Amino acid sequence: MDKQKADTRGRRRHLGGDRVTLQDVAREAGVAPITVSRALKHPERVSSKLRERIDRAVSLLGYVPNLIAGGLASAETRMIPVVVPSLSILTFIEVIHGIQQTLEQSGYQVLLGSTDFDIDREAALVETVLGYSPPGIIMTGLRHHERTVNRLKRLGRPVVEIMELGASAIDMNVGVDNHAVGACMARHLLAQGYERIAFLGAGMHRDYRAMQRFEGHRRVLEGAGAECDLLFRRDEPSSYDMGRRLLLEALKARPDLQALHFANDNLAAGALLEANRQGIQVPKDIAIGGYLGLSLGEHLSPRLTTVSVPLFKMGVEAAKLLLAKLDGQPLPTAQVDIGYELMVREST
Amino acid sequence: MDKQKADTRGRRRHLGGDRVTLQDVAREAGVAPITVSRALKHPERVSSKLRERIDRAVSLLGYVPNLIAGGLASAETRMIPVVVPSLSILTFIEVIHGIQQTLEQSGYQVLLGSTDFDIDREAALVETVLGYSPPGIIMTGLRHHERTVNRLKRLGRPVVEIMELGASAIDMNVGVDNHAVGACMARHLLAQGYERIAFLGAGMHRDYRAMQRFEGHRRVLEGAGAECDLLFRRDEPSSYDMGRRLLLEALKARPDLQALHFANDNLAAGALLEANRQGIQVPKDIAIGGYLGLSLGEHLSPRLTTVSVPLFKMGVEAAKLLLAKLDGQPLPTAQVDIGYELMVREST
DNA sequence: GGGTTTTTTGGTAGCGCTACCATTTTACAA
DNA sequence: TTGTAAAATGGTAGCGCTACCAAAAAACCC
Repeated sequence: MDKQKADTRGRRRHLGGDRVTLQDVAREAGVAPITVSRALKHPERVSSKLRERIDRAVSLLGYVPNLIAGGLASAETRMIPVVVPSLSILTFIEVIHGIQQTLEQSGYQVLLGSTDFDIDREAALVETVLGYSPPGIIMTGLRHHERTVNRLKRLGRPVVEIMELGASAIDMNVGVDNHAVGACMARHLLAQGYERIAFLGAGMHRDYRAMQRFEGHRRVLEGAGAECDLLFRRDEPSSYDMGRRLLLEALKARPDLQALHFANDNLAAGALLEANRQGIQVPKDIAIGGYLGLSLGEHLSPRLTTVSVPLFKMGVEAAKLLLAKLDGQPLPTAQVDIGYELMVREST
Repeated sequence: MDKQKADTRGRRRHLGGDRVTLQDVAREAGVAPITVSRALKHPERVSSKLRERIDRAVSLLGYVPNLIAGGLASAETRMIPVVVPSLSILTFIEVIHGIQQTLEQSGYQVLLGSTDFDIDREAALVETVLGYSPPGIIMTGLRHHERTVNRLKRLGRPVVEIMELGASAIDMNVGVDNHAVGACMARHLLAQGYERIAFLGAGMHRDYRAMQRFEGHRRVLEGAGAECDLLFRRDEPSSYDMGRRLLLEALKARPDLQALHFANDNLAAGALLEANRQGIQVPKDIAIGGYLGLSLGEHLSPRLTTVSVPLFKMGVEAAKLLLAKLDGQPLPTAQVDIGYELMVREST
């Protein structure tokens, strides 16, 4: 009776009930557990004879490492938290895709977290995911709760901040100069001869990066002596429908507008489609410019002029930077400007 | 010297160097470590006096639980792996969004994995993520490697398979009847009076669910005595551009076609936009139907007829089912048909 | 050959937490 | 009061793995 108890205690209550452990493999191969551990993590440090014997035992028993146990012992797992504001915005999805693909190739997993643009939720989320002892972390943006910044600075592990560029990065930084992007489109619109230009956005008090683009836009217009209109919805997120409504509102409020600079391609596409529907000629009646470089833009009529940002690549670069640092490689730079490209098409 | 060694051993090499542990909190609060653990995980099992004292110690020291250690001890973490074929397909993104939002509300994290539609990679991925002792797992589809199926069946933890519906589910199942969806659109097209109808898809040998929709489509057409064309690209993924090319090819190969049933809205939208561009009248010259219910469809001219599937809701339901089972709640059903809705708009 | 270095293997001792059971304290009925 | 049940707290013993050092074996040198 007592024996039975002792048997069921510990083991058996655990995953799968009869999970094979490193211990079992060691017994099967006739070596010490630590040698099995080494054979799996640093095969080059084990003689080929033993390595073979161990490999055979592993596949014979169907051993699968318990990464949690390994993570506790080594104080490091192979999960990289990726903290983004939202999963409903295509922008972040693209970046996550790039990150995920790159990390998975190197045997890391993405632990996904979203903050809904809330700095307090971000703080809580970071605390939580750091509880998993990740070897590094990828964050969105440069503005965080002070507590979060301190926590990450003291972490002593690679931190990559993506999407925007700035001097205040915690560790590494991959992004785009939003200010320059906004200025770029504004300059283009001016160069095309448009004078009465409005900037249209949505949810901009949450996504301050759109506001940065507006700032870039504003400076250019003011520098050129043009007046600068801003029309945006505070709380509602960007969508095709929002673009549609913003177009209609803008035209109603200021029928003399010549060009609309949208905060992103979703809005711009929605506006363009509505213009098609209403028989509004683009760019003759009104020009439309966007930001992102969504593939949809190329398929609209007229094709959408936009400032394209390589979001996927941004994710890849962020992940690569992280991996390089984990590898102990000397980093050429801790900051990568992923760049942007003005795609002049037909809508302006 | 020896003392110093003993000090730096163990501790200090770990995360943050001077991480506060449950031990420290216990000392500060003057209770046993186990009591602190209880106060945090099951507050109701601790007297309010101690609970308060412990809470104070926690925030005084800034204690953050090491979830890896907890996970090892309890053989269960709070990460739910979500395994999808691809992150570049909007369909899965929507579902992931629903899952993530629901799980995060209950304090679970999403561990993201993608298989690129490869059953072997899926198998390897599942092994890996199970190494993190997750309390459950969400998988895409019902077709897996035999090894994977066995592994998940023996897991003894909730498994939810999403996207499609079937009798062979490992545990729980939330999805849509692809066969019925395909049949639904086919019936609609026939009812509208179209007789020469083609089904157009891309990457269908990978995403066999599109093939299931085609099967549903085919049965209906054959039942009605209509002939059934299928045009698809094996390897390339769906995109607006692919839709465009499929439209052009179809019209070239069979100029007498009256209606095109696309495997998804991305293709359908690409085709519709190209039709706009070419001056092809939809639905007069050719009718176009899609599948998914992307919001873009509503903004096209003509508005896209589609079979809409509540993808976000599918994610939410899958997560809820999982959470309910983890909660030990008796489940009304292990299978949820999330349903679909034919949105008859202008393109047919 | 002995001595040195280098490589390979193993023993020990945790990582920080929670399951399990035992013990103590409190609540409550008789 | 006394006894019993219920609630609250603590001690012990791991979870399965890896870091650290020590020991053993192999390779190398003169």
